[in-house]
This record gives sequence, structure tokens and C-alpha cells, in this order.
Amino acid sequence: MGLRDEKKQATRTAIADSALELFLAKGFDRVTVAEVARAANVSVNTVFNYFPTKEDLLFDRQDEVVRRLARAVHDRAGGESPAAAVCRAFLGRLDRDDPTLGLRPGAERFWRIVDESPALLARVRMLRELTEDALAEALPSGSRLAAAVIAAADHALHAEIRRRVTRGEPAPAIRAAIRADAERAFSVIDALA
Amino acid sequence: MGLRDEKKQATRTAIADSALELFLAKGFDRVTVAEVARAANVSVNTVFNYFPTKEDLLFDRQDEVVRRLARAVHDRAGGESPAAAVCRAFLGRLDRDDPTLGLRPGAERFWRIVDESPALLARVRMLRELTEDALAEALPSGSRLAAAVIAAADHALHAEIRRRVTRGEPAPAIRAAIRADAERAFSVIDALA
DNA sequence: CGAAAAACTTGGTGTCACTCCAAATTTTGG
DNA sequence: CCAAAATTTGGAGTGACACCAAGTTTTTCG
Repeated sequence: MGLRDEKKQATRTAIADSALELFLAKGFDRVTVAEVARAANVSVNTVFNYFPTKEDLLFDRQDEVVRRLARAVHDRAGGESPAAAVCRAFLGRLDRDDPTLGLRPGAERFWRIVDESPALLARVRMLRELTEDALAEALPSGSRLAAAVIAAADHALHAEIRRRVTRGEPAPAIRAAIRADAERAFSVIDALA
Repeated sequence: MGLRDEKKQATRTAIADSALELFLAKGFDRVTVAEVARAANVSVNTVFNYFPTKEDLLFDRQDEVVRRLARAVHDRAGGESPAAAVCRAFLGRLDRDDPTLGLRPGAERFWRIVDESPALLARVRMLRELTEDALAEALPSGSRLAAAVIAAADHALHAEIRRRVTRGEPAPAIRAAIRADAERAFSVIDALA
């Protein structure tokens, strides 16, 4: 990687970091792209060179997230059902305290930004749909219905975690409750896929 | 209702009709609000007086749609489970050839507009979420997880209908296939709510 | 009926995300 | 060191939408 790519990486993170800081301070909708550009010492055009939309300043590189359910199904052991695989992956992340779960301290601030912005909420819905699409492709049946239901359960569990965190419940209690919900839901859904 | 309200109604439908015509002809994203205003002989400001956003020109009065699942649950007979109630309501609409199903001729043109516009697809996702929210409130358990799963199934069934219609399958065949899918899915899900 | 009040429409002005283009500027490979 | 390639930038535009201060129309009430 030459000097050029190093600089690009630096510029990109400088922009994203400036953006996050501003969003945390003022909220997504009260920050303009021009402000972000100024804070990062670049032009507005450069911001759009790196990030196709303003929302991408916060939701950057979501490929991994979008493909998570599909990957869980794809990588499952022979004989394991898709729903069981997704369940197992979810519980694994729960035990491992995966940062994307929103259970770790600091997550609240992030999701607060999202919850207060219609544009970001729309983006979350889009990511959810992309997740569903990817899952449908990974299912041996290719069933959109099964994919929709499994993705809905996964999404609802994540949402429930955030809701409880916001409500101030302690992490261990949340983990226990969510674990029970997940096991119950996915075992029911299992008959679909 | 006085003269004023009659005029208002006339203006509103004139705007919506002009908009639909233009959207059908050119696609949502290739029509500006200014064009719609001109076609309806009003000012741009007046368009926004009646419709809060450009998307509302197409998705007007979606309250009914958003509350459909909640109403099915709310109005169910004693002893019927929520999932069963939603299933029954869905099958009823299928038999009755409800226009919002997308099975009737002309529906393709409408959904083509939607499918080609990112903004309208985002709006559909929002309506889906509102549907889910309303359903959660209507469930005796209030379970967001159950609501999410039921709403996902309902949404997926609608999407599947549209997909098959687009693919050119005959309506009776679609109805039969969807009926089977719905019965299977909701009976499985039944154990959740 | 007639005039003030209330409701509606309009023009104007401004903001902000985002696009397109052409002119710098920087980096790299030869 | 120089020319090609990549990057950054300024500038001009577009379109949705907010806000406000005039009109204009409809209603209300004396």
C-alpha cells in the first residue's frame, strides 16, 4: 500500500471521526455535510467522494452486518436447520458480548443518534431488508417467506436489547431474558425453513 | 360540508390524480413536485399544503393499511389466536380479491412505479414498520417479537404475490400457492403469540 | 346584505443533500 | 524528473422542503 492509499485511509477516517463527533454532540439532522467537511479539513465534494450519502458517514461498511444471517446459514454444520444456525450464531454473539449487539456501554449514545433521525431510521430499515435478501439467497429453499420471518425475529431481538438497555436494565438480566426469547422464537420458526 | 370543503376535496384529488398520471408516465423520480403543481394548476406550496411529502402523493391515506393487522387481531373472535386471526383476515382478502393485494389488473403499473424509486421503497419499509408497531399494540402479550414475525409473514406473502404477478403467473395459480404458504406459515407462527 | 374574521393560496427566499464539470493539485511509475 | 493517473476542489445547478408575509376566497355574524 503506497503513500496514496495511506492518505486515503487517513482522510476517510478523519471524515468519519469528525462526523461521529458532531453527530454525538448535535444529532444527525442538526449537522450539515458542510460542517463535517470543515471539521475534517476537506471540501464537501471530498466527503461525497468517500461517502455516497450523509447516512453512510455513520453506517459505513455494513456489509458484514448485512451478511451475518446469510453467513450463519451458509457456514452451518450439515444437518443443522437454518433457523437453528441463526439462533446459535445469535446466542454466540450474546455470550461473546458482540459490540454490534448494543449491550456494551457507549452503544446507547450511538443508537440515540439513530433513533432521533428519520433518515437514519430509514437506513436501518434498508439494512434490515438487505439482510433479509441475503438470507433468502442463502437458504436452501430460497424461501423469501422463511427469510423474512427469521430476519424479523433476529431484528426484533436486537431491538428488544436496545429497548431494555435504554430502559436501564442491567446487562446480565437482559442477556438472560433475550436468550430465552431467542430460543423460544427460533425453535418455533424452525418448522418453517 | 360547505363549498370550502368541496373545493378542498377537489383540489386534493386533482393534485393526486395529476401526480399519479405523471408518475405512471415518467416514473416517480423523474417527476418534480413543480411539474405536479403545474399539471394540477396550483402552486408548489399548495401541493405541500395537502401532502406533507412527495411520497404522500402516491401513498395517501395509508392508515387503513397500516392498521389492518392490528384490526384483525382486535376484532377476532374470543378464543382465536392472533396469528390465526391475521391468517383468516389475509385469506379473506385473498378470496375477496382485495385491491390492495396487487392481484388485480393494473396493480403491476402501480408497483412498477414503487419498485423503480428508492424513495418509495423506503416509504413502503416505513409502512411495514408502522404496521408492525400497531400490531404489537394490539397483541394481548404486546410482544414486539411476535408482532415482528407475524408482520413479516404478512408482508412476505404480499411481496410474493407481486413477484408472481410480475412473472406473469395466472391469478388462480397464485391464489392457490399463496393460500398454501399462508396457512403453513401462520400455523407455525401460531405458537409464538 | 356587508364587513370583519378565518381559511386557503401564492410568491419569495433560503437551506441542504447531492450531482456534474472542469480546473487545480498531488502521487506514482518510468 | 516528467508525464499519466488519481484525487481534491470550486463552482454552478437541481430538487425537496421550510418559513413567512402578502394576497384571495369563503364563512360568519351583526
